[in-house]
Amino acid sequence: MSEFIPSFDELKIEKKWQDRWYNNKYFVANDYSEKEKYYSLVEFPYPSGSGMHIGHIRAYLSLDVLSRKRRMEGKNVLFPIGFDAFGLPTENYAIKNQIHPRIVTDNNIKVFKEQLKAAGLSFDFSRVIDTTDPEYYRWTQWIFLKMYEHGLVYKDIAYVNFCPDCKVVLSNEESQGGKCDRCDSDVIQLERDVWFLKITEYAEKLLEGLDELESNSRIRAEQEKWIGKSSGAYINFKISGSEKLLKVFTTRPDTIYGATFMVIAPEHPYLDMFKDQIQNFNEIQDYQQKALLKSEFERIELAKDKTGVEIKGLKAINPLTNEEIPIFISDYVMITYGTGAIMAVPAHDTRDYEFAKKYNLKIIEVIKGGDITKEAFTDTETGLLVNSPLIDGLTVEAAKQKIIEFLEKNQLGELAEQYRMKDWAFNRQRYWGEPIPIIYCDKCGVVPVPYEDLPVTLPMVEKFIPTDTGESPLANIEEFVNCTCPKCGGKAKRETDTMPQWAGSSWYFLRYIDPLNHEKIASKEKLAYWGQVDWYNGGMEHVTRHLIYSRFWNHFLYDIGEVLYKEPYKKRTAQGIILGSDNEKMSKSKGNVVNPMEIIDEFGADTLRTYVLFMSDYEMSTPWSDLGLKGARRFLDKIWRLFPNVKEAETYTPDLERIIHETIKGVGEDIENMKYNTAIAKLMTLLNEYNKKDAITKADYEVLLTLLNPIAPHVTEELWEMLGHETLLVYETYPEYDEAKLVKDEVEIVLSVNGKVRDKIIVENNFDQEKLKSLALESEKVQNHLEGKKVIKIIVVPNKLVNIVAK
RNA sequence: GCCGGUGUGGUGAAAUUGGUAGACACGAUGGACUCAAAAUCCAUUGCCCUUAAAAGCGUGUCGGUUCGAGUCCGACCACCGGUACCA
Repeated sequence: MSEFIPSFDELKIEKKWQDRWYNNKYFVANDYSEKEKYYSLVEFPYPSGSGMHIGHIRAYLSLDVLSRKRRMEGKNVLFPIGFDAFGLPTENYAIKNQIHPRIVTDNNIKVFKEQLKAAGLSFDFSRVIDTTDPEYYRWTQWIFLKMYEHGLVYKDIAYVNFCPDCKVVLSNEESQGGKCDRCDSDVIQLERDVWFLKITEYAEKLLEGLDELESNSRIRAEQEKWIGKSSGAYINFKISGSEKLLKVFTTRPDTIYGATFMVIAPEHPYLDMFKDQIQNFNEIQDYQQKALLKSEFERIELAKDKTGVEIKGLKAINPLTNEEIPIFISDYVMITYGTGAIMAVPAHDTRDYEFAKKYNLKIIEVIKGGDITKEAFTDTETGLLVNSPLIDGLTVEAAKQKIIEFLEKNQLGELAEQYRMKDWAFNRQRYWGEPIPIIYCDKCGVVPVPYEDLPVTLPMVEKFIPTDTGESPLANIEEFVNCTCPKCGGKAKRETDTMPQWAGSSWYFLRYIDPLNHEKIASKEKLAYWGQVDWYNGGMEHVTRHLIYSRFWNHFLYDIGEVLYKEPYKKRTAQGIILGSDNEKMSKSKGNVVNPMEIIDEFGADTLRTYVLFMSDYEMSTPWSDLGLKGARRFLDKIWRLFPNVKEAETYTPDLERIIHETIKGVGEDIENMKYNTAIAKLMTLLNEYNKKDAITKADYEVLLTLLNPIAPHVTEELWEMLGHETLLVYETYPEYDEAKLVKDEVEIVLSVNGKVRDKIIVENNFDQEKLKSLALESEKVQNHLEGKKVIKIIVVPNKLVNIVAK
């Protein structure tokens, strides 16, 4: 980076104002203030050892600017911060370096707090929470027990995603694509004892609640997809020579006349149930074995090549055609979705089509419109039903309804809904997490820890190394494991698994409202005062996991009367990623990582803030540029150097006044719409206007400083003081614009011929339209382009343009 | 495959309801200041032709609607993100 001569001493200035803000608690929110409340929330960081990342800066800046603007607008702003400090990296670091995770975490939090302050972020540091603090996780455990009490927690033996490297059970969301979220190794399926939270019970509420959450289409679409609702029907197929019914779920009951075979998942219980009837049971078992060995990843990778085995000796009966049809097992049907069995309609489903082609099965067209000799016809909009006596000639939509009616009347099936979302696997075999507050007693069985015994604290011990058995390290700690049963007083053992990382972050936004409460999550009075989070900003990567989990917990707490709103957040936004200057994602291995603290040391926090906000649209990903950063500094330098030009002399001009009011309006609107880049551009334009003059008034300069203050708070505060103010800019009144001052006396009118600009003229505002037409025709440049042509019509857009249509 | 987004100068990017494409910034070039450099200030800067003026061409591609399209419609291409035998 090339050297430059600073026009102001950023380190001195920034330190001075940070000390003043934080020591005098300028950003502390007041409970029950007379002022109107505003709650802005950013996702709290995981305090990693490497400190703050440039991404944190971008994520927090948006609502820092907004919160600072809100304070100037007279709002009582709650803009809190905390630390989501449980998690594997800390545990791994602690194991590697033989330091207790408590010490590691405390150190990291200390560093983070200093860095957040060095960036001038206006957080309320009096409400800092730490998810690893027993006073915090007591309530995480409390919510877990409440869920247990309300039947939303259950233990089951289940196939779970297991990471063999981390030795940890993962949720579906943590193992997307068959890879471990953390270490990227292939996830395998293991049978394990698992604690589940019944999030599926809230599927519909979480889906409906999306209507109340203001967000962009992407944020909404990802949540909808993740919940994954689909409507259709359960249909019961008879099994030949048996009383048993084979139940399937389908979204296309209209295609039932085309169901020419059935497919069940390799794990389907009927295989065992009917093993005496199945003639090729050995072959089936072989297939089951192979399917089990395949990782989820392989199952997807090999998706193109469908495999399966016909179950000989077992036939199903199509309830509408009464024909006997074969049953196959295949791993393209999942035991975890629907009923683990499908009716296959090869003519109208691509997967069934592939399977039918491979095994030479009957394909019956029941919807006209495609060419089923070539491919499955899956369109539901255009085709009409054929070969389906009951519903011939109907549209797909009408046929669905009629078939479901028929099925229900004849007790062959029913309307049904399915969700892709599964219950939340909630235990991890780790030390550094919230202990699950459950006790196992030989006499009484599973006993929840009584509420008054919370928190169940993590023992401070030397050894916190994973066991070879894949059990939690807590299992080795006898003084933790052994306890007395709260029911019978006999000997008992504690659950040694801990909660997943997502637990603590599922309700933290509530704790900020009342962080020191010993009786409750938060008092009703304070919850009532602060209400919902008005604006929540965070990473796109948390839109499917954290956002849904936290909405789920909040819905639950609402249902049991602990909180006052169903939906925790009114509005959710997400920032774009800052890429390395090579346009690649920042990573240590690529050597393109930008360290925000180095930037602050060299250029100052104001420069970093201004650049990060100016670099591009806030929601887009953008490459970092050192040169762009210098440009931001140059802008602040120019503002600093403008100071000597501030004179008491009158320099008022109506034109400048209009530009000032335009800027006030534009900057304000831009900030509300997260268009920080154009807000700063408008401030630059205003600065350039000021620079054209030999002198500017104090009042005009103050407008610029006030508008810029939320973005570059330190240097503007310093200049404000230099102007002779004794109070801080932080709580100065935000400027307002005067609508009347926006009106121009004169406007530029574009004259075009056939849509092409040929000339420009200046006329007074609201100039007569007819006169404008004749003025346009008089223009020499316009006439040049009208030569040999006939004017057909003239279009006038008031105060904007005249377009002459000529042939 | 499906869902969402993006595609505009040398670069990052702007552009209300369709109404002057390229605001603002970076870089570059020329000049001023300086012994010189940095910093600063001034000027130019979409492409093409040109001494200049004036034309012409320009928002991923092809078509359409319109007096007028970066913006609306249709078909496609490329890239990014998400998701994936979900029946």
